[in-house]
Amino acid sequence: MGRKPCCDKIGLKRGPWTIEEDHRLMNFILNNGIHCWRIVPKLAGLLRCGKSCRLRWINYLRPDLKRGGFTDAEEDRIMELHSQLGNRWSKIASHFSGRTDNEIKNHWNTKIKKKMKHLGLDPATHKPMNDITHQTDPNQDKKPNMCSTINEGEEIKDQTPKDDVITETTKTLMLSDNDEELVAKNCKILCAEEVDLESLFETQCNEISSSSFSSLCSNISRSESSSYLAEDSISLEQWDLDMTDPFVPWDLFANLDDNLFLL
DNA sequence: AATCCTAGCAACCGCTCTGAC
DNA sequence: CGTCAGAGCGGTTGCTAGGAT
Repeated sequence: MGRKPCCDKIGLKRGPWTIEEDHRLMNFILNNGIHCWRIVPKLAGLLRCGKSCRLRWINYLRPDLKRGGFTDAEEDRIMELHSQLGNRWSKIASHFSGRTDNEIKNHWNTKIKKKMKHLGLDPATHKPMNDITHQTDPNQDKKPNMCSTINEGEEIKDQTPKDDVITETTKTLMLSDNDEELVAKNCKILCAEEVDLESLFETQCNEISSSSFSSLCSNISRSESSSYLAEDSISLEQWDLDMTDPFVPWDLFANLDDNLFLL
């Protein structure tokens, strides 16, 4: 018989998330928490599979995420951890607050690998490129610390300047201590221009009222909003989450008619 | 100005592993 | 022990911005 698929792909949406979808998912999770990803999209009114919702939340919507470029120190730490842990990105990510495994993996593949090659190191083994005797399976878990593989005093030529390391794009919005604790310290906001999100969603999300959350979003970063660039016609500044929505205990969901989940 | 190319990144796929039941 | 669901992973795709031509 086999396992049921995590989602019925028929009728489910794929591709980039819209502002409204993000809004719905974030609003639902902040109000109700996470219990079972499979029914989250149904209860939140999303035409997405649970796995997609989980990924979106973990990689993009979590209030504690730290956005922006990696600092030199972070890159060095990633290299150090990778030399010890290999491609176990979640383990590596656990050493960073506000960084996701996907984010680190992408950064590794696009930036750090090149950086290491410039430094004359094999990204897979963390050993000097010309040391072919050490070129082993990149997926091997146990890798010696790169520091031990470089001869003491050895000078690595062709060190590229680190001007390609983006630091100024880190535009994490730091909220004041007076702001709503539930939403976030260190909350990332996605947009730049002012907009009345309440009116944006009022036809579809009448249950969502203006909220204290929106007051948190006065200063906005645009740099991380690439997902929404196609929707520039809808300039957005506020995530209008309703933190006053009554908490819905998950126990209640268990008692709901199964037909609800077939919506 | 238009087109092409490339880098970066969000998102997805398919799979394994793990723990709960 | 089998099933299920979530977590995690490696690999890949597709879109976009920006630089090169």
